[in-house]
Amino acid sequence: MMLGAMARSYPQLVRGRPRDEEADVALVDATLALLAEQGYSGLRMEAVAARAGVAKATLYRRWPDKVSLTIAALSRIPELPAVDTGSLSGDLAALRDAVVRLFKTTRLASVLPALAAERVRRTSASAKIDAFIRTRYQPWIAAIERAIARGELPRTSADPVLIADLLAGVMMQRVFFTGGRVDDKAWKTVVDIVVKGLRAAASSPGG
Amino acid sequence: MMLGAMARSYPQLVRGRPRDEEADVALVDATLALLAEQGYSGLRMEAVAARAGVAKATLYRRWPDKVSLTIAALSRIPELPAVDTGSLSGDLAALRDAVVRLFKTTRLASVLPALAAERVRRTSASAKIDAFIRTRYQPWIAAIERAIARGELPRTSADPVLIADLLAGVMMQRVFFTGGRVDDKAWKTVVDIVVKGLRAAASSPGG
Amino acid sequence: MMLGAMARSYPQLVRGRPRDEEADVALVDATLALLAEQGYSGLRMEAVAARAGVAKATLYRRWPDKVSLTIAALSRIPELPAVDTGSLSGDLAALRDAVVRLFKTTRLASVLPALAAERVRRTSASAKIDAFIRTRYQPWIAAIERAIARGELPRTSADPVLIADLLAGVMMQRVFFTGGRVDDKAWKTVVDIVVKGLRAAASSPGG
Amino acid sequence: MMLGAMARSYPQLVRGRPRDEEADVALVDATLALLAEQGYSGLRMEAVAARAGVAKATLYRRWPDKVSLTIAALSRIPELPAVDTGSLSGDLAALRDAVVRLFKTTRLASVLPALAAERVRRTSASAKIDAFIRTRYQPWIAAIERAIARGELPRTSADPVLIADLLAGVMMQRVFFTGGRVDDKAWKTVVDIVVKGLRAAASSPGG
DNA sequence: GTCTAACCGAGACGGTACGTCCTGTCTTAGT
DNA sequence: ACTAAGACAGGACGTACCGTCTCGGTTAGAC
Repeated sequence: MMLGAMARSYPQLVRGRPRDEEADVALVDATLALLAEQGYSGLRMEAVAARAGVAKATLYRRWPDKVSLTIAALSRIPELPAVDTGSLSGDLAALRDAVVRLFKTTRLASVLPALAAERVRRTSASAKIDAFIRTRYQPWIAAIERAIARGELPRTSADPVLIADLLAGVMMQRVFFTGGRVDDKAWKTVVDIVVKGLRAAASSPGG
Repeated sequence: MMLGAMARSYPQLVRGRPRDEEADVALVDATLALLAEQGYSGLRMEAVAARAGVAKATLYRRWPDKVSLTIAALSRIPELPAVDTGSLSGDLAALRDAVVRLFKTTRLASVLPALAAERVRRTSASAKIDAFIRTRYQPWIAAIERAIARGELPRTSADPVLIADLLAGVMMQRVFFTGGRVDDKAWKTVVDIVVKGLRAAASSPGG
Repeated sequence: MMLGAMARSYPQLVRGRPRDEEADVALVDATLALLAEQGYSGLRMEAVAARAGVAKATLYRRWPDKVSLTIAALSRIPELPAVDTGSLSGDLAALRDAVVRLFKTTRLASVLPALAAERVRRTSASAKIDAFIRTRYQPWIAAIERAIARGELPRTSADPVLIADLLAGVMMQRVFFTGGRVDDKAWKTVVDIVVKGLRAAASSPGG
Repeated sequence: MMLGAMARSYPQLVRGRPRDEEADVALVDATLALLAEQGYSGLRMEAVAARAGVAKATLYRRWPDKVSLTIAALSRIPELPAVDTGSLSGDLAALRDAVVRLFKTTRLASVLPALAAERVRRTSASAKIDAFIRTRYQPWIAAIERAIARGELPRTSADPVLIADLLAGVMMQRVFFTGGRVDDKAWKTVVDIVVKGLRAAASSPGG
């Protein structure tokens, strides 16, 4: 059969015993579980390997440090809903709900600021953190861009990323720093302010 | 001599050798220096004591853990300018400048998210972190309240804390997570959106 | 009392918490026990620390490597009998008995060749091994010197160390390499050959 | 061609790909080189395979442990000269020279005591070590037996093995333990003492 | 000409020990 | 009751080898 012949014509490029893919899964699962239990600063490489039933070397062969491992584990969490609900307020409500639910049902809320701290330190892992955050942040930006395309937000408006930062920022500020709640009422207020502000700014630019 | 007599008239309440107050200063200075150099996760209690030229026990006698020590060190950084520049945009520009300058000239930007991570973990230190952040965040809230008092922002407007979170949040989001710059132009845009949004929301409440 | 005053006038020269002398004893005892059980190549630093009920750092603080630790442990074994039995044959019988008994009742026989192997490698530990062997070998040389002093061996005889090497050598050769027994009869024969050989060589030098 | 025909007439008894005989040579050579460089305790199976350009499994398929491998490597060293020089002193001088030269030009001197240590531990490898030493020790015993046959040593003399142990023993003692030199003068003295001692003991038995 | 069996290099695997580092506590002598 | 100094138990770090295994691929005799 064609596929068989094709597969045979692309032989294994790396030699030697292939890596055990079950180990990957077990390690990532163990990491995620331990992150949820102990938070990032309580994550121990030895504990990860032990819980995964894997030798330490097998762990280090895959991820050289805690940051890489953590990002691999977080990547298993399903992305934020990228679905188009048809309206900006609907999209933003969905995004808020997803974030709030994740942080309410797990202790993963401590992981993101921990990674942010590492990112700021400008270590070798900074780039990986950057890339991860960029990927996961995409749904927020996409929601804004859809709103502009729909005409919900003025076309002459500010940078979509800045608008996303304004909306996501208030949530992060409350969740991570001040501890304020981001309930439905507060979120509606925020969205209202930002949408009306953008429209007003578009019709009378400048201060 | 007067001072001697005064000292003698207020005798030490606790017996034994009094604590060396120079040690406090040396420890806090060492902590701040090491935080700036290595970030929070690179801060070592041993290194702090060594750089301060102080025994480890002396350090632990004053601060029981890394969080307390870090907060004590951060408390040496002058507060954000609480001065009233006379206008909201002036106040906010001053606040932004102070934060951006601090994070540009030192590597202290990694400390706040690190503390946030500890805070979320709900350790015994959470309360201290909460209190510290609340104190340091006050100037932002005060600026909003002054603007409302001045009439720059509508009196029927949203919770001043929420407005402050919106403004500070976009900055934190960019500095800590997405890495976007918070330059003068972006800041002006943000302030413009928020102010106009608040006014519009006040005149036509609801969505 | 004089001694008390004297002690007080020589204050502790090293500062800080003094080393726990019980740990020294526990470590050396554990080492000796493990050497007897597992031999030199089976000796594990972790096992020593664990059996002594001591942290690994405490072990490494005292002895930087396995060789040093082993020598410290062997030094706890009482020296060979240095007593003067009054005759060369008596002295040599006593020395033989002591060595044979030690190697029959323990498995320490593997330790000396292991150290010899390290000695030959000319590592940093070679000097320590040299010094240990020299000390422990002294009774053999002393026995020869006493015999010369007594007139049992000719005064014009060969180097006492060479004679000792001849006698001890045949024992080591059998115990460590060829596996031959060094029983009373063989030992008497050896001593007889060496003594008579020395006397004959003294009376008619050269080949 | 003859050889081909001969090979064909003795077909392989086992099926499958035959072992690569070059690998044997490369492994043994690599082992010997590494033993000379690092000594027995510094010998690493991985290093042997790597230097031989061979997979680890190929090494383990041939020799199950370090002792077997080491013995195989040592077996490549030419045996001690078994030639009959016509006199005992000549034979012994030749034997001494061969041993001293080997240990001066290589660091193989550490290997024999290391094997001795393993032998004493009575592991599964003890028998192999015993056999190797016995084979290699044969020339010493043969030299003594030739001397007895020649009449150089008394026919009623002690066990030839014991005499050989006496002579070889003093050398091993010095080389491995006390570090004394075995130069020409010392060796002549030793041989003189032993020969004269044997003759004297034969003419007047007992102490 | 397959088929089967044992080999081959490469390198991942579970496991164990290494020697170092740091934490938070404790024990000295001395202030 | 404090101080500096530094030892202590405990525990995690990241690395190095061990001996085994699992791949794809090779090389022979047997069928």
